[in-house]
Amino acid sequence: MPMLFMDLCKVLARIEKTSKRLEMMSLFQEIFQSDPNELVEDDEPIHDKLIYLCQGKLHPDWHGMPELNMAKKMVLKATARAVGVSPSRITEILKKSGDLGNTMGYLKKKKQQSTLFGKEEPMTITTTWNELERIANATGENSQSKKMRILSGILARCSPLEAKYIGRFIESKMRLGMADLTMIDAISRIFASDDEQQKECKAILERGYNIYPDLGTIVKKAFIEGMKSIKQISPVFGIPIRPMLAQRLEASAGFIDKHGGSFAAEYKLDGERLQIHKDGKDIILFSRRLENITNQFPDAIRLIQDCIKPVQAILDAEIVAINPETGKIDTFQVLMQRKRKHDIAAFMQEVPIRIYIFDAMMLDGRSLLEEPYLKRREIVENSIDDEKCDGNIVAVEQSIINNHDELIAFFERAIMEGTEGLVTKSIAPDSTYQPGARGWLWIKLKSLADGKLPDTLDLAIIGVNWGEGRRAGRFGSFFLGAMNHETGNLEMITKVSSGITDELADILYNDLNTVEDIPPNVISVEQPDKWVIPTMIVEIAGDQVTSSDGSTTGFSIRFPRILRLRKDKKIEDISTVDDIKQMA
DNA sequence: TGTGACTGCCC
DNA sequence: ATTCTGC
DNA sequence: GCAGAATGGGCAGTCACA
Repeated sequence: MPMLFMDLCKVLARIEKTSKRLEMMSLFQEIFQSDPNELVEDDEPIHDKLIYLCQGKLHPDWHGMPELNMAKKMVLKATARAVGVSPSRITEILKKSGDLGNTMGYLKKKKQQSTLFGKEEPMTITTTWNELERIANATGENSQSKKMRILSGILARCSPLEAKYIGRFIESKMRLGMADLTMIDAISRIFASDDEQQKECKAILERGYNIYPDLGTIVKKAFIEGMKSIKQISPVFGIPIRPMLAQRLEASAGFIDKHGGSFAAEYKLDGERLQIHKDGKDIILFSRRLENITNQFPDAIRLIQDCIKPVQAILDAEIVAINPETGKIDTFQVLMQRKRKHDIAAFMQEVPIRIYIFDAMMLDGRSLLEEPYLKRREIVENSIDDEKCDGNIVAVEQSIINNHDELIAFFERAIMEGTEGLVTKSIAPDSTYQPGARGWLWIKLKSLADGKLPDTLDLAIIGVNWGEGRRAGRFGSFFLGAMNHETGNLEMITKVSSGITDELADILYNDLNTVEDIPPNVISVEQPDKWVIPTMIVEIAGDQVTSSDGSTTGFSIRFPRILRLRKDKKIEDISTVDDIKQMA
């Protein structure tokens, strides 16, 4: 008897209830410690599907399978149809509950009470997964109604609890308080009988996942073929490695301490992370989130074929846009125009690219993950054929830093050359490549103050959106406006969410004067859930002023965050559109 | 045939 | 991307 | 400090519909 989707949902509901990690893990283990017959359906083990359903995804990103292409708005419409409630009414409920899944469960329950039909055939793990895959596979003309029909069908036959997690899955927001790493931790406990063994199993699973980033397959393999099979996984051509990440440090003072003395520093370029896989003439490119982006960059493929010396390699790099007029590095916004499927040839001319390589994870079949940083850096430098590449593939600018002054000098040089700042890297012998880890071996330095804008901005709150999940029932984000002195209007510049603490949310919940209609003198293209009579002012940091079609001012802020409330400021004192224009 | 709503993925 | 929070 | 969750600007692609 295969496991029912309802059985999984019951466990998920219990996991969601607790915030204690040990309890979550022990509940999660129950799923995989069921009667062995339950973990097989149609002669196929279902461990992988169980994991995917818990992760809110059908496949790992790098498989290139179609996405659901269905999210909040379409789920809302489909739900409206299935339960016979108007979309506007559902929107209203949703604003209050802050959770699409909960809303669907609630509506389903109400609907059930008013109907007398018996239950249909219950959904199993596999049938549920198959139905969701049908949604993903619907493409082309009429596909939106087809997706909604399939979802309506699921909702017609499922229970309120199942409806809840179907909704969560489609939104890709499982909200279990438990994700990949905690799942690995939990699974490792099944394979271990004591603490030491558990640590070892966890390390093996994590390593396996980091170099074969498909948790469903890893867990299935562990159960079917044993932990030994996970140990044998190694970095290979065509399978992306989870990229190593850097921590962030605000000031420049902590770097010597964190690195324990001298360290390396590299320019941090404002482009797109690029993981290069080369095997002879075969090249595959992966993005930071492990999407296969090979087709976007035929020019990069050619460069790599011509200029990378090793036959087989996996390299870590940043790809940036080059301004064809000036030959200088162009902005991230320009590079993003290369994120396309059509007119690729034309945009290769319009937005040429350059590749900055900064690490090597595999060389001629041999894993370099355990090699120290300096050794890997040397391999990077030796891998590039400088004569052939004409400066289009380069090792990223690097320097060894011995003291604070050198760090500042190198940072300022980096900024002068139009980069985002520096990534500093430990040069200790144990400075290995740690896939997936955001540890302190790598630290990024983006500015010496908070935010990279020369100044912070003081902007007025002109609107609010309700929050979801953890922020349900409170504000999730604020619409912020700047003063246009020529017209006397407050023009919307950006929304902001980062920096809202529970405390700030509470204060503003009481102090903001929300209204239904847009106040006079407020100008905004986008519509918030509620307008606000502008009296409250917040101080904002950001990294850049961007050129924006979404704002009447033509400007917005990249990475906006709230620093503090400015109760001392008056509307007349806030930043002006001209102030912002001058920072662009 | 053009446009707006929606979605996914870069940062 | 940034930031906050519970463990 | 880790892991997870909630949110930002802005790009292209797709589909529905006028």
